[in-house]
Amino acid sequence: MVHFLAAMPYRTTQRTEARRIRTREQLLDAAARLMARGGFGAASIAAVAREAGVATGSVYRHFPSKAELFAEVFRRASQREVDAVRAAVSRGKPLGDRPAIVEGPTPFERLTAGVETFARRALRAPRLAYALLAEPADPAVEGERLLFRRAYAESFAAVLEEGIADGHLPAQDVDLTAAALVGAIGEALVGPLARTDEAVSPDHLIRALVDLSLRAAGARVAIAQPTQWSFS
Amino acid sequence: MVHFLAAMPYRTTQRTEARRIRTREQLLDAAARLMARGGFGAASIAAVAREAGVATGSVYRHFPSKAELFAEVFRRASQREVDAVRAAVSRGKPLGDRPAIVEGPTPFERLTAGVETFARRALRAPRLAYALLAEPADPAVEGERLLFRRAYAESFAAVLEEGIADGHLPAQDVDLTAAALVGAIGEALVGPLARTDEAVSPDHLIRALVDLSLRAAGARVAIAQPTQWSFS
DNA sequence: CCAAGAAGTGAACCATCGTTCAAACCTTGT
DNA sequence: ACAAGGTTTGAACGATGGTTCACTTCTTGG
Repeated sequence: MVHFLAAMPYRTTQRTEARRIRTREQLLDAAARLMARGGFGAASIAAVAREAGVATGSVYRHFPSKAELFAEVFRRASQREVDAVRAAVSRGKPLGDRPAIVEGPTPFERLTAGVETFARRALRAPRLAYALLAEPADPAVEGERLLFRRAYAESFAAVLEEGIADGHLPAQDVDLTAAALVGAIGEALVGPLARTDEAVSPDHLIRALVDLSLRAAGARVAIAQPTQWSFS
Repeated sequence: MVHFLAAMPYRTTQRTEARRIRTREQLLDAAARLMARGGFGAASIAAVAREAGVATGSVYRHFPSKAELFAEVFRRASQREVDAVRAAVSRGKPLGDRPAIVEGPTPFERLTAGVETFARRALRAPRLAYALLAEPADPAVEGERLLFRRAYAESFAAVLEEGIADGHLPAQDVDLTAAALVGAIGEALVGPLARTDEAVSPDHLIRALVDLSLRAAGARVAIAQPTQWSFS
């Protein structure tokens, strides 16, 4: 009835859809690779297209704009980081020979694990960490960055609240402390004041950051294994 | 002997030099005004020239490039902030009824005054604080920013060292703590996680930041006036 | 093989801005 | 008044880089 001229010769099929997705993934991979290597500065549309082996115009078959493309790249990369920190925070880092399985990790252990994971991963991939935490970018990307930093802060805030509730930590503005921790760690690792070039061992940095974070949270006891502080 | 054709009719005089300097100052002022209002984004050469009441080309009679112009703008603006914090740190904020004049301020008082001054000034001029601390800018400006943040960090580091020497603070990596404090305060005030829009009073923020900083430094006693913490 | 529609191509387009420049205008000492 | 500079002007230039588009190539069902 409807088919006056019986002709409907093309329809997107599974095979074409698969190919479409594959190209899209290649673009995202190429962009992520460029970002992890040289940051957003080195990641022009032309460069992404070249890296992915397509023409510049083709990028726009898969993403409406550069901003959207990199927002998704950012989202994926940051998700991995957030997941790692979240997992570490809920797992905790056993600090003594206490059977952690029985009672679950203490707030100290959880905060320690979170900070340590945050820092260790950032130090392992500094250029990526800089891109995620600090490098100037498009507003759309900045929006993703806000979510990213917020996710970190929320992980920390949850631990802080627990610690306050059970008396391990003093009352405080947990959101502020959480934000401050993210800022402090970010600054120390990838900010303008980061000491990366010098002969500062990653282990020392991480240890010092964990200690600092525990102090900032108000932990009264230094739990890190053999960090003998001379308190006052 | 030297004057074949006696003619040397123009020489820059004091009057012209004064006018020159005046225009230069007007340009710096105009640029600073734009920066404090809308950040670097709103501060194109054309806008600066318009604000100063000259033609765009004239800017280049006084500054070799936009980068140099804004590097100087940044330097001047940041110098005021650094001076204020330095003064506060060396003065200290009297925290009890102890006669501070006699023995000089304690490390706690000095750190408190520094953090409080940093924070109060930033909250008073948020757009400027953002431009100075965080807004993406030209590499030349970033260079100035590094010095700016370093100056803050050095003020903090000096206090920390003193506190460690006289036993008020635990041994620690003072440069790291100092950098972390700058990062933490910056993040809390103007970073992505800053809570400016909400109904968070500046006084609360500042108080919480001071408390946090003292804790991060390892101060065991909360000295801020009536902040009754329930320690564990 | 064919028509219809999607995907790919890359050169051209365009918008933004910092920067330059030739012409007009000022300032100065004779 | 005049010549020798300096200063001002604002339109034009140039570089960068995201985005578009006319055209070609591919895929699909008949």
